Amino acid sequence: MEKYVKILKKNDLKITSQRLIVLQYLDENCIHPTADQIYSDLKINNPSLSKTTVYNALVALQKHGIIQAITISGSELRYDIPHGMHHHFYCKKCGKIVDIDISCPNIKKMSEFGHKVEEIHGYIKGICKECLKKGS
Amino acid sequence: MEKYVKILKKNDLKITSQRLIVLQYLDENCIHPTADQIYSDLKINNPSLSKTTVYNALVALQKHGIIQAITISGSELRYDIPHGMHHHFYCKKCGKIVDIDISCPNIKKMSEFGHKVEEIHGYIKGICKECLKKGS
DNA sequence: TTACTAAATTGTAATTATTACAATTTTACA
DNA sequence: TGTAAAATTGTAATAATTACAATTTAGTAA
Repeated sequence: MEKYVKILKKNDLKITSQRLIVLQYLDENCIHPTADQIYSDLKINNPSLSKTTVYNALVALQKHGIIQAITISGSELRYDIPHGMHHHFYCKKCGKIVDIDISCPNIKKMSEFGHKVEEIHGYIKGICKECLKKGS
Repeated sequence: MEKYVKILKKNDLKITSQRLIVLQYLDENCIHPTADQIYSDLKINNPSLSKTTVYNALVALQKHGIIQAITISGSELRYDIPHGMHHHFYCKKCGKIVDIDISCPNIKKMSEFGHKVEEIHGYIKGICKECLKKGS
């Protein structure tokens, strides 16, 4: 837990137990969860937790680049801790998101268009290996 | 307009005036509009148009790959007609989406992960040239 | 052209993720 | 330990999208 305290401190964020457990949850569960999933899972051991707090914590962590929001599904935001450039695959059938470890060779080119680049997302959509196996 | 009739026919979609105007709108307005923008703009000259119809038309066109939904903003879907692989830049300040003409050299690699790849999206977020000029 | 069937359109109501807000509690610091 | 600013909480509001039932229309075959 000290690990997460350090991260918050480094980013001048106030240390609260709620931010710590949200951060820990994302660090230990690389399932690219929704805000609601995070809330439901944490609520079990933290009955006083509010869903708004989860949203607030996610916004605060995002502002400082500690976590990132993934917009791949189109209907809900999914969150993860970005460790190194990678892409995301979204299964249209089961909704799962999996990391695709490819880095983008275009990154340097992006700034040549005159816009200030802050985030780069590589999204791939289709049917995942496991759903393919199960058949339709 | 005959152009759009052909597209619908080729895809075994029933020809309706509503689908035609939605398709024409997207073809002539490369602004990556929301469903609501499309609806509002078309409503002016087509007072009987319903918003649900716009949604239905978009779903039908999307199913056949005639148009694509862009999930870059995270809060709403934006639509465009994909002509050739390109990426999208989203301005966090003004909400504008602009095409970035880069093709992704990773495309071949994507299928090596065992998933069935149906769509690839390259999203870049930041502040656009014009908003940078205006300053904060 | 006419009649028929399946599909599309329409308007309204429901759903769902997210945000706004005011009251209360807590953190960080003097 | 006291205090001010910030965070948490619960509820209410918002906004995009979907569900649904009634009506209309497109496509086809007689």
